Amino acid sequence: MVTISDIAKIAGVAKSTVSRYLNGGSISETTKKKIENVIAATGYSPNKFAQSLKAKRTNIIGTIVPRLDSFATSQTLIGIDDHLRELDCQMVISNSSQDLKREIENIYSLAKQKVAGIILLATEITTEHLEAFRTVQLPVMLVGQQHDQFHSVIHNDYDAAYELGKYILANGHRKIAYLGVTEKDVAVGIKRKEGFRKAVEEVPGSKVRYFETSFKIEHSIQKVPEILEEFNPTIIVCATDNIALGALKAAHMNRLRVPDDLSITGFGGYEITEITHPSITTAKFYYREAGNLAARNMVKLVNEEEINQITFSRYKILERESVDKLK
Amino acid sequence: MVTISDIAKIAGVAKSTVSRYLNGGSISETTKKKIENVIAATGYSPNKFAQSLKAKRTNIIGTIVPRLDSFATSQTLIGIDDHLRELDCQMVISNSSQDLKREIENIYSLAKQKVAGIILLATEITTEHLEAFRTVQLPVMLVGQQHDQFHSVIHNDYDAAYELGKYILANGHRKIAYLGVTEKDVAVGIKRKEGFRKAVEEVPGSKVRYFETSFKIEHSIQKVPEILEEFNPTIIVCATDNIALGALKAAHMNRLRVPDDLSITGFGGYEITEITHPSITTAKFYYREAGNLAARNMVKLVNEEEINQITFSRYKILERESVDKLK
DNA sequence: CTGAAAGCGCTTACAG
DNA sequence: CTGAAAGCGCTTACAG
Repeated sequence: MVTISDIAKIAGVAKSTVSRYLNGGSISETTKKKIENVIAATGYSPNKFAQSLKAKRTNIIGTIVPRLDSFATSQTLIGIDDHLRELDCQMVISNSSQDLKREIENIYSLAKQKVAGIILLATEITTEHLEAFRTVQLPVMLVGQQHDQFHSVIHNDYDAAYELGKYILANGHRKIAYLGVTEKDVAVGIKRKEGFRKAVEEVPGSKVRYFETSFKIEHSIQKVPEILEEFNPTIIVCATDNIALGALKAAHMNRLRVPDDLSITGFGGYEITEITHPSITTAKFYYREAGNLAARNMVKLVNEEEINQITFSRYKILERESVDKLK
Repeated sequence: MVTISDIAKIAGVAKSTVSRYLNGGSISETTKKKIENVIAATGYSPNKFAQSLKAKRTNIIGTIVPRLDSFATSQTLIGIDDHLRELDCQMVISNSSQDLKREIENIYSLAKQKVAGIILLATEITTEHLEAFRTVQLPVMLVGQQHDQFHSVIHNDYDAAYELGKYILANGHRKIAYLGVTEKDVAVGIKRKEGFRKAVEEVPGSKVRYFETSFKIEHSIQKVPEILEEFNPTIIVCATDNIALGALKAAHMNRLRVPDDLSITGFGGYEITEITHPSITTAKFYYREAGNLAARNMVKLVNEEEINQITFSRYKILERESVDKLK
């Protein structure tokens, strides 16, 4: 392995001069050329460990994800990774497997690895999170959830839900089931529901009932038949695409035609929702873009530049086949 | 930050003694206790950079993936990560975005990061791969593809395809389209086709035609109508679940009932194939287990233990709803 | 079993 | 603009 000493020796300069060259210090044109040539010839690249040990900083950004096997996670990671790669930063992924305790551990563990900052694909911010972030003293960027004490990139859940609500109302639906999730998840459990609620409140005479399930497809498959029996709506507005996928499956299993007998909508814009039969009308979020924004903001944070506390990522209502036009 | 010197001072011993304690050298019971207490009290954890700089080794395993947004990748990563975490090894993920050039770069870039070994979720092994691995001189573990020069964990593509072939034949299908992929991908493009071919060769009087598409769902959606027109089979055996998903979509778009008018099978066992209507009969691979095995073997390789060159991961034929029983 | 010393490959004041 | 020196936090022979 060729080291900075080798380069210095071959180029006939001091190590410190080579280091200055590497880190953009002031250098005469001639020595610059000499060093450049030697580095090119030897294929030298600095030892990251020595750099980090001495300089006490790294260009590693830690990303904590609640789970690895989700469309949203994958896309967001791609967005983060692509941007970081351009800046020669490295991304380290830490998976919590939907375990909040493990998520907290991951914060401390990334701090031990001396990452420059932490991007958290957030679900729920507990007091343990607050404490962990306070003690590690690292720049933090939330994705998907907002919080007073942190910077974040969020999907515009409220507006998306409002617009989706207006869309189904405009299509004549008046007996509506909303199938949501726990309010512990503010973005998915509260914001989407509230945006939707606003839309229905603007249209008198609509009958709406709110139900709750988990994020798991199988739970949605179980829950939907109960809703049908209890309430028999013309449409089920699902808080995520996975829940909508479960609803679609349940409809098929009950020999209901979608959308003729039952309409269904989702949130997310997962690739698969276009492939199902029928394709699912949904509020698409641009996860990859959100990841990009998060990476961009994180780097600014690390460099102590100013950024807005909240950055909104785009959304778009995808009008597809799963909503019946009642008028 | 508390360092090894601090621990040594507080415990009243030399740094080297603390280091020996940390690395399992011989230590008297009394000094061991002293050091233990001080470490517990201070919450000391060794600086990884200093360790790696000095010891010239790390416990980081690099994993190169062809893409982040695939069921197979996610599951395999989870399997690798879970096992590595138990051993206090760290996983670094390097995404190639289905770009072979970037995959090669990732090999060199992981080597620069001084990873202890590289796990490659392989698609195609080119001469550039061979060269890269030769120059970085690191233990290598392939997942999903086999190669003379490397250790690997592979899915039993051949046997799975053979068994799936026998299954559809047993159900009476005799006019069969096989929709495969490029032979550059040995596991998916060749092994699956050959296993299937063996099954049909054992049953005289079956008419089989072989077609080719890409890994992309949309290409499959385009391709399937052509196959239907040209050949009109009773079943399309697809080389991956994504291709099968496209075939299912194409069937729906052409108002064909599955499986009554057309049967479809896949490979992979992606979660979504159970949710579609009808659910898809497929050869399930245990990606997570494969990842586990790969991690286990990788660690052995790093520790210079003996391992088999090829480790087979399990498979299972999932008999579901997409294959018509013709007899 | 234990300690003093050297050194891994860098960066960073400091002096010139 | 350039160089000599100190030191980051560890590990590893070596000597006792």
